[in-house]
This record gives sequence, C-alpha cells and structure tokens, in this order.
Amino acid sequence: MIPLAEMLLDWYARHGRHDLPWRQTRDSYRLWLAEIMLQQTQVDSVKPYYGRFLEVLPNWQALAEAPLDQVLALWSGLGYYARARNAQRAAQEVVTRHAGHFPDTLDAAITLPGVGRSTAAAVLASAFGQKHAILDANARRVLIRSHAIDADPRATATQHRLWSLASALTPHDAHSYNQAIQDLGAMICTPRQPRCRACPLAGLCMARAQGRSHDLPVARVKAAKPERCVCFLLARDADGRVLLEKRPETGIWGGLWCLPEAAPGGGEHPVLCPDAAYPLQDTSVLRQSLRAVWARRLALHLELTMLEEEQRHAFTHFQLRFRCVHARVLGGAVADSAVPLRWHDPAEALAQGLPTPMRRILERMVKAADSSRVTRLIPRRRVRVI
DNA sequence: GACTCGTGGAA
DNA sequence: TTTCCAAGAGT
Repeated sequence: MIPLAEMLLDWYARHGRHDLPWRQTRDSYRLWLAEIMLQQTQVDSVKPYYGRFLEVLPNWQALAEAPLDQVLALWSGLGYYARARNAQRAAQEVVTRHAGHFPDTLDAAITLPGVGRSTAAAVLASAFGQKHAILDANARRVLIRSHAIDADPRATATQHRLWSLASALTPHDAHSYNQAIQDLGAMICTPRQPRCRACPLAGLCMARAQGRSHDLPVARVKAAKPERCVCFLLARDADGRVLLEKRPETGIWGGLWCLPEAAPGGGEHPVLCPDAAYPLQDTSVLRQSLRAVWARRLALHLELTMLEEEQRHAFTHFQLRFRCVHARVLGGAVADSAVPLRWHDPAEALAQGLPTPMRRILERMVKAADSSRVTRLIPRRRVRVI
C-alpha cells in the first residue's frame, strides 16, 4: 500500500468520526441518501435532516412513491432543492429499472439523476466494498496540499490530474480510505488554519515542506455578487390564512411554496430575474407598482397595511434584498393561473416545503399571532392603510 | 468552460 | 459586518 494511504487508514482507525449516522450501515439506500444530502453541505447541517427523512421514507420504494411535496417538505431548509427532486427520480429509477437495487457498476450508478462520479464511487465503495476513488472538497484539498498542486483546482486539466491521483492512492479498502481522507479534510486539513502539527501526513506533505499549507489551494477569483430586489406579499384573508404560491419546478427554490413576489420592474418571478435591482424605499410609486402587479396576477382587492424593514438573504451567486408587504384581502378571488396559488393556515403552511426566508417570515407571523392572542383584551388599534 | 443552484458556520 | 466555502451535479 502507498504510504499516504497507510498513514491515513491508521489515523482514521484511531481518530475518525466513526459515530456519524450514515456510518452505522452498509445499506445502499441510506448511504446514497447521505451522499446526496452531504453534497456541498456540512455534516452538522445534514444530521437532523437525515434522521427525519429516513424515519418517514426509509427505503427506495417509499421515496419513489411519496408525493414530491412531501419530499420537498423533508428537504425544506437544506438548500439545493434540485437534489430532492433528483433524489426522488433516482429512487423511481432504482425501483423500476434496477429491481429495487442500487446499480453495482460505476457507469450505471452515474446515470441516476443527481449521482455524479464522486457520489457513485462513495456509495459503491461503502455499500458493496468496491474500489473506487472519491474526489470531494475534502479529498481535493488534502491531495492539493500533500502534493503541493498550485494549478487552478477548477481547471479541467487539474481535475483530471486530481482524479488520477485519487485513483492511484486509493487502496483495496476504499470504504475506509474514502472516509479517512474526508475526515482528515474536515478535522485536520481544514480550508483555513490547517492543524498541520496533528496531521498524520505532515511528514510527506509537500505544501508543509514548502511552507505553503496556508496558501493552497490557490484562492478562486471572486466575482462581484449582484443584488436582486423584491417584495413579498404577506396577504391574510378573513380567516387569517396566508396566500402562498408554488414556484416553478426549475430555478431558485424550485417546487417550493413561497409568498407571492413583485418587483417595481415587473416580471413574473423577480427572484429569478438577473439584475433585478430596484429601489425598495417606501414611496407611493413603489406601493402603486406593487398593487398593480398583484392586482393583475392575483385578482384580489388588497389593502396594503405595512412594509416591513428590508431584509437580506445570501445566495451563492447573488444577494437578495427584500421587504415583506402586509395586506388584508377585502374581496376578489385568487385567479386561475399557471402558477398554483393556495390559501394556507399558518401552521399548515409551516409543514410545507418552504425556503428558509419564507419559513422565518411565517414563524415570526405565527409567534406574533400567539402573543397578540394573549393581549387580546386590549382593543386592537386600527391598522393604518398605506 | 461557464453558469446555476441554498444555507449556515467560522473567522 | 462581510467574506468564504462546504461529502457536487446539471445544463
């Protein structure tokens, strides 16, 4: 065995994170689900979602047959929602095309939606004991530092080099090795402030020998984050229900329930609209624009009552600035629309698949309603119409 | 190749 | 406060 692999396996046996939930099983479904949830997502974020998901949908069959809304509700807050949609499609393929068994070759596994080379390799190594190398962010960082690779990690040529390096180093016990290199990347060879003194590879690490541990991998060129501005409608009907719309299946927050949007610049879905930077100051122009957009789309007689303070939500490639606009419904009915619109009781809404900012808004609203119930003895002040 | 796709933690 | 980036894959 190559010394690097031997050192890693020895270190892993003594210091690895053997207690992670997905390391208590060799079941392909559970291993695959963990790999999907862990894509671009840190371990601590995944843990609560993983247990809940498996409790409700414990096998391929259950996931394949579940309503997509239920899958998205279980994913709500975890982000990258295409993973949830692809996961269900993959489960359906496993059931229909593979007789309920995860494919046992790399090429077949990669054809599943949401399963790339690294994910397929991880599942096949752990579920079936096959020898396949992974190349995730942890493994990539460890290889780049140990071999002092100062080329751009995102360049195709570097990717090829890293994959062949990963394959060459991976020993027969790929199951243990894959987890070992991930744990080293997560616990010792961290992105910032690597703990080189505790590293089992310190003796052969070229970056350390060259005093460049902190400088590798080379930083990516940062692109300026554009802003998008939008108002979300918090409309309540006479029963206190709130209006939600189901977003299109593709794009930001695809398939999730969301407060209706509007932007002064118009557009069906401003959140999806690049360069949608509009002023959000509380002006009569803004209020008229919002009323016009929502009147046209929703066919409701709305009375705007309040604009909340501006909030922000950061995405990977842009920053969202938004304000919540409170409104009472005086009349009209939700229009027939290509986009499903539905009135939800607040508690029921929180059980749906919601993006995190929507969940926060609705939770705050429910909390406010609870506290106002306590003080209901005091007559509610008349709401100012704006 | 260059974009697109979420969210939370750490510094 | 802002910045960075994670157990990547799809288009």
